[in-house]
Amino acid sequence: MKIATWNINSIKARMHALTAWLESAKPDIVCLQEIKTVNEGFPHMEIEALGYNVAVHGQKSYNGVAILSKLPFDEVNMRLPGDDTDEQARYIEAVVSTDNGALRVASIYLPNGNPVGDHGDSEKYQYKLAWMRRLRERAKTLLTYEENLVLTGDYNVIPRDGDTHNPEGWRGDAAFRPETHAEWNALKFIGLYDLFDHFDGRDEQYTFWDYQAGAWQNNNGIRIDHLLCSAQAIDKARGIKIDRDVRNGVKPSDHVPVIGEFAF
DNA sequence: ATGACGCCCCATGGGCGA
Repeated sequence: MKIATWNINSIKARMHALTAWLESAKPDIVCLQEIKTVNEGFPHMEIEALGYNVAVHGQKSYNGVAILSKLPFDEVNMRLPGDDTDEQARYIEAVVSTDNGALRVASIYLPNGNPVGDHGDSEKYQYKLAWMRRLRERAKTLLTYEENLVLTGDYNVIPRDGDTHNPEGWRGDAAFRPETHAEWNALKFIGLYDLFDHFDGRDEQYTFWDYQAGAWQNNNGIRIDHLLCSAQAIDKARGIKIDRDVRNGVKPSDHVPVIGEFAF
């Protein structure tokens, strides 16, 4: 089974690229981020016509996440627990049944967090850190279920120097600050396995290139789209692929798909 | 130091992204 994550930067602007990619890559489950539409604006019919069930947590103009699945959903949960005042659509979770038991997948659009403010005390950066703590609490709960669990999406976290073309240029950024790395490590320490580290781990394997200043042509990228797995899921994992060529397409997203292969 | 690019919207420029 192929489980993919892709920040598509608007579902409406990216339908041509999405449908072409679904037909060529043939993923079984796709976690989308930044769909940038309310649920009513999501192209349900076109996606369902390609053989996918659709679960959407939309929002007007910004954010928005969705899960596409060839298998029917047994359960869908939206919103990350821990802050009832949080209106941003950044989390959706779904359960499907496989021959190897329940599989739970979450599509995550972790807050960017910039600008961080003079001492990392901006509202946006504190929201990011709080959101990461909430994600860790949710993940702790989910791990007690002992299921095949894949938490994937745009984490807006650059794990290491080798995950950016220009480490010094990113040092103070919300994706690269020590507090962010501490939360990232804390999330993994509860018992989640990074699929990229498990099978690849090389430097310069980017998943995002800015639209500006020839970032793609200069390979000035960062790796911020990740798949984190429970022990049960990593045991059945078979590989990971960053679908880099998608960035060469017509009107591409600034992110490319990342695909995990599993023996579910 | 800034802007560059692309997306959104009760638009025609400002907010946001990373």
